[in-house]
Formats: sequence, structure tokens, C-alpha cells
Amino acid sequence: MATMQDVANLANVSLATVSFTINNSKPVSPKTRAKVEQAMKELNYRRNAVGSALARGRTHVLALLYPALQHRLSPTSVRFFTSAADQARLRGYNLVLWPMSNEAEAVTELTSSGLVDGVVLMEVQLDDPRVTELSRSNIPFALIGRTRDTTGIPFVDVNFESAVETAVDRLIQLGHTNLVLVDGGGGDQLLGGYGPVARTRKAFGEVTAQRGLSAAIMSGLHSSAGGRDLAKEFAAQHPDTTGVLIMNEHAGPGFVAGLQQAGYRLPRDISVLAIASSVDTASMAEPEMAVLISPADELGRLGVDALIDQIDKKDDPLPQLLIECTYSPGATMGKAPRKKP
Amino acid sequence: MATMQDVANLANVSLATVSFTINNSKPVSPKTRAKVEQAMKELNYRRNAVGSALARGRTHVLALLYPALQHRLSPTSVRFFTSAADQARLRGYNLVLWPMSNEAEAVTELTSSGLVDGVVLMEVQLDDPRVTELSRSNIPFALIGRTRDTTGIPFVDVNFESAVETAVDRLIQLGHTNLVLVDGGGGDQLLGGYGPVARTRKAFGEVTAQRGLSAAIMSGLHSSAGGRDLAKEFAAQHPDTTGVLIMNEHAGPGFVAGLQQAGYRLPRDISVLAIASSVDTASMAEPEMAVLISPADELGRLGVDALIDQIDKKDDPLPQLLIECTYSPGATMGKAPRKKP
DNA sequence: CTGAAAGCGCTTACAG
DNA sequence: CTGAAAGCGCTTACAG
Repeated sequence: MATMQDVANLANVSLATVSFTINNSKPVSPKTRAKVEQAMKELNYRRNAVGSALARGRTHVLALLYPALQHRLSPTSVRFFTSAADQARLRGYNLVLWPMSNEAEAVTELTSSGLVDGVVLMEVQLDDPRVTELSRSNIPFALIGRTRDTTGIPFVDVNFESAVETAVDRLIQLGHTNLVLVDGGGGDQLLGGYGPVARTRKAFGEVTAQRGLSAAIMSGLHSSAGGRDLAKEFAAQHPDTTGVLIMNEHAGPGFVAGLQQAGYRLPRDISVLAIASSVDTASMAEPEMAVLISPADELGRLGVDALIDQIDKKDDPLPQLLIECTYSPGATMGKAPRKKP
Repeated sequence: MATMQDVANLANVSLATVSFTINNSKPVSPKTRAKVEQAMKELNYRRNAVGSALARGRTHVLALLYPALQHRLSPTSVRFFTSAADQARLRGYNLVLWPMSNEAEAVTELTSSGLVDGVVLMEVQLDDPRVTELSRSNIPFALIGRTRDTTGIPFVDVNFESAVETAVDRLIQLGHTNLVLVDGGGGDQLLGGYGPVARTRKAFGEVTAQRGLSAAIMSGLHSSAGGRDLAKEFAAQHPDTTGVLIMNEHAGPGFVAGLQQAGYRLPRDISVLAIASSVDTASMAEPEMAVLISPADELGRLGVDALIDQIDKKDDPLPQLLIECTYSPGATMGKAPRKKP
């Protein structure tokens, strides 16, 4: 690989001038510029990013932290990632998916390595040691999700509270008065207090109480098999329920299939509405589910904007944004039946 | 952030000695080591990876190139990524998912930046300009997948040829003689000659001809909706077919649902076998599909091994490995019916 | 076993 | 507009 010095030699200018030319950091005469560009072309020169990073103190790489333990990425997470990467590129950065353990120590290692200019954190827990660690570090960061206490912490998140309210009210309008929330909040996720689950449960409890509805909550695994099991359990435990909110992307299609195996016809006997999910997932189910679509693209884009604004020291007000889900109809929503299935 | 020089000052040793201590690159007396370690602790010192990378010429970061255009990652791709990342960590490297356009130019940019020590390439086309570009560069690389001509190119791939043979023979054993292969090879993928599709089609043609079967090929979109459409089309065009191989992970569940909407009962009227897919996807379908499981974990692991072996200059023979799929039963395989549906 | 010094490939005041 | 030189934070022959 040719170095900047090689280019300077060939062009008969100084190393500094090559740098000025490449970075447009100082005026360079057209003649000199031409010489330098010619030399770069001849040598097929590419600036070494590591040398540049050391001198500048910036690598122009952003890391999207991804919990390696979680062996499944939902379509919605993939959309976060894709839109975040696009936005980063648009603003002159590379965004990479950086898998790592959930421990704060791993975060420290990355942030203090100097390898990345900033961090976007996904899958945030209510009390997340990684966020504490990020706050302690001097590296800019932004959350997709949010902790319990968000003081001074830049984040973008789904407005789960309003999504739940919307979902419940849509079911009420169809005459449903006995609802169940199905989520994926068991096991690991509950321990750490996974934000989306905790917030959705709380909102569900409050909204249903306020509206005077019967309500219950169930949890299951993040897989189709988990969804089928949930359906079986649901049929046994909640024979009077006619409306279900499901926030468990991987289990959704299995749940719908399981309901039908248990004898329910959709939407005649029961209505199902997926929350914070995607059309992709909803259309995997048979029949296609109605869904409140997670604003994944927007979250990824805004998360990266929040991060880069900090890096570039735009002293904008601290970004703390909640984005709404949007409703997409499906064949799983219908009027409440007169009698139970 | 404290630098190595700060540590040296505090410990009253030279910068070099701190480096020797950290890297175990030269013997250091226990006394000196203790002083250095004490100083590091006090300053909460972390080695700056950029400085280290510049001096060593190694960043210890590997990139898994991921085509940014493709807005969906199949469960199988996620498994590649996860297992590759685990294996990299085990061997002292960080593996990150690096989204980029499909153009060779983007590859050049990355490889010549010095930011990564090696590259694993996914979603390989039969004639892939990115591979040409990687070969031209001096950076070590490995493919998950393979090009048409694999001379001198390290790769690991699914043995699609034998998977097709296995699949066809399983259907033959059940009495099926009229088969259709459903894939996702339309549009973009065909233009570039996407390896898995091309190889599977070729093998399907050869095996069915050799066994004297009726055979046809259909292609559809990579989505559940695409799968439903395919099923409709299939019902109309292939009324005599009783066995389907499907290699289109995103469309699988929708295809199975669509068949049933079209009046087929599975597996009485028709058998469906997913190829190079995952149990995850298979169990999204109702009923659960039988599947030849892609050896994604093994491919990710072996791909990274192949890459790191090159970086570490282990002059092993060029790794070129084909890994077999494994069969997992499902409720979509049954004896061929006497009459047509 | 330890240290002084050169060098990795850049950027950027500073001087002209 | 251009250049000589210091410096970013490390590693590693080389010398002792």
C-alpha cells in the first residue's frame, strides 16, 4: 500500500500538502492539486484510516451494540440496524454491528479502546449497567430504548404507553372487555427488567383498570414453539377472553396457529393484535395479524442522528424522543363474540 | 484517558517496559511487573487500540460483510453471524457486521483503510466482483458461499448438491414422482447469479432427470406474502405435483399457508421439504415443516477459522469446505397420494 | 531484565 | 499557498 509520503514524493510536494489536498483542510493551488491527484491515481493511493484516526482522535466508526447472548434478531431489530447504518453513512460515518456480552466490563473495553467514536445501545434494560458504564465513560452514546431514570441520557424509543392505549381502545371499540397481554418477558428479560416489557405491562395494567376491563398477562418463549405453547395455556386459562395483545415477535405466528389448533376461529372467536412488531412478522401468521408497527426505521435514523450530533458537538437540547407505532389492519381483528368460543 | 506514558511515569519505568509487561512480549522481573500493574490500576489504564494497531499493523478486527441492500436477514444468516462472532472472540479477534453496498468499490475502500485485518464475505454470487476485488487486495478473506471458479479462494459453503439429492431421494422413497423446486431466485438474485440458487437449480435438474422424475422450478419473493402468491401460482400450474422442495426461508411459512388456502391438506395431498433453512423458520409454518437444516453455526465457525489461520500465516492447505445439511422431521412429509388433490 | 529511540501513517499548529 | 516538524499512542529492534 502506498503511503501519503509516497504520494508526496511522486508529486514533488510535501506530505502536508498531500494531506491538505485530500482533506480540503487548507487552500491548495489548482496546479499543485492536479499534481497530487495525478500521483494518487498512479499509486492507487488510499488513505490509511488507522493513521488518520490516531492523528485526529476519531475513527469515524460507530458501534451498534448487540447482545451476543440473544441468538435471534427480530425483523424489527434488523430494520433498526439497516436504517441506522444508512443514516450513518449519509453523515460520513460507518456503523457496524458489534456483538458483545451484556456485561458492563465489555462496554468499558470497547469504549476505552478508541476504536469507535460513539455507541448506540439496543435492548436496554430498565436498570442497565451498560448505560451506567457508558455515562461514566467519555464516549458519546445514544440509546434505542430507555432506562428507568432517563435524566441526562440521550435516547429514542417506541412510545409503548400510547401503543398499549391505542391497542386496548381498538379492541374496546369492537366490543371486547376481557383482554390478555402476551409478551416474552419471562426468564432473562424479566431479571434485567427489559424496558419494553416492563413499560407495556404497566401501561396495560393501568389502561385496562381505567377502562374497567378484565385483564391478565402471560409470558412465553421467543419462538414459534413458544407461541404454540402459549396458545394452549391461554385456551385453558382464559376461556372468557376475546381480545389479545401480543408483544413477542418470534412467538406471534405460532400463537395464532396454536389458537386455531385449540379450536378458535379468528377473528370470529377471538381478536389478536400484535404490538411493536412488523408487517413481516404479522404476515407470517395465518391469517395475517393486525399489528401496531414499530417505527424501527425512524428509531434507527434518529438514534444515529442523536449520536452524531453529540460527536459533532452540536449543542442541541438533549435528544429524548418517543415515537409512535402505526396501525396496520389484518384478518385477526373482529367484533367480540356474544358467547365464549 | 491515561496513556502508556502516564503509567510508565507513575511506575518509574520506561514506556517500553510497560509495553513488555502488558503484552508479555519480553521477560519482566516480578518486582517491576508489580509496580506497573499497580500503576495501571491506579490510573485505570486501558491500552489504546488505535495506537497499538498503527504500530503493529493489526487491528484485531474482522469484518463480516453484509449486503446493505438486502433489508432482511434470515434466521440462518443471523446464526452465521453469531457463531462467527463467538469463534472470533475465542481466537482473540472482534468480528463486526459491516453493512455495505454490493459494489466492488466499497470493498476496496474497506480493505485499503487498514481498519480491519480480514474479511468474511456472505451472500456470494457465482461471478462476484467483490471476490475479484478481495483477491486483488492483500487482505486475508474467506467466503461463506463460493464463486463459480474457486481456484485459490478459501471458502466454506453448504453442500447444496448433496442436500438436493437427499431431499429428492426422501421424496422418492415416499412415492413422489412429480416434484417442484421453489426458490427465491427471481429479480436481483438471478442477475448476479446467486450461488445457492444457481447450484440448487442445477442439482435439482440433474438429480430429477437422472431419477426419471417430472420436475419444474418456480421463484418468488422473499416474504410471507411472496410465499402465499407462490402457492396460488403453484396450485394453478402444477396440479399433478405432490412434492415440493422450498429454498426460500422468508417465504416458507407463507407458502405452506397458501397451499392450505388453495385446498391442499398437508401432508396428505402434498409434501413440502425446506432446504438449507432453519428449525426456527420451519416451526413458523403451520404445520411445522420438515427441513434440511443449514449448518449455519458450523459455517460461521469454520469461516472465521479459515480467515484467522491465514492472518496468522498458518500455512495450512487452502480451506475449501462443503458442509452437509441435516434432516429434521416435520409434519409436512408424507406418502404420495394415489390420485391428485 | 530495562531503556532510549525509531517508526507505524497520518494531522495540524507554526512559520514563511 | 507550501513546508518542516511535532505529535497522536503504541511496538520493537537494538544496545546495555
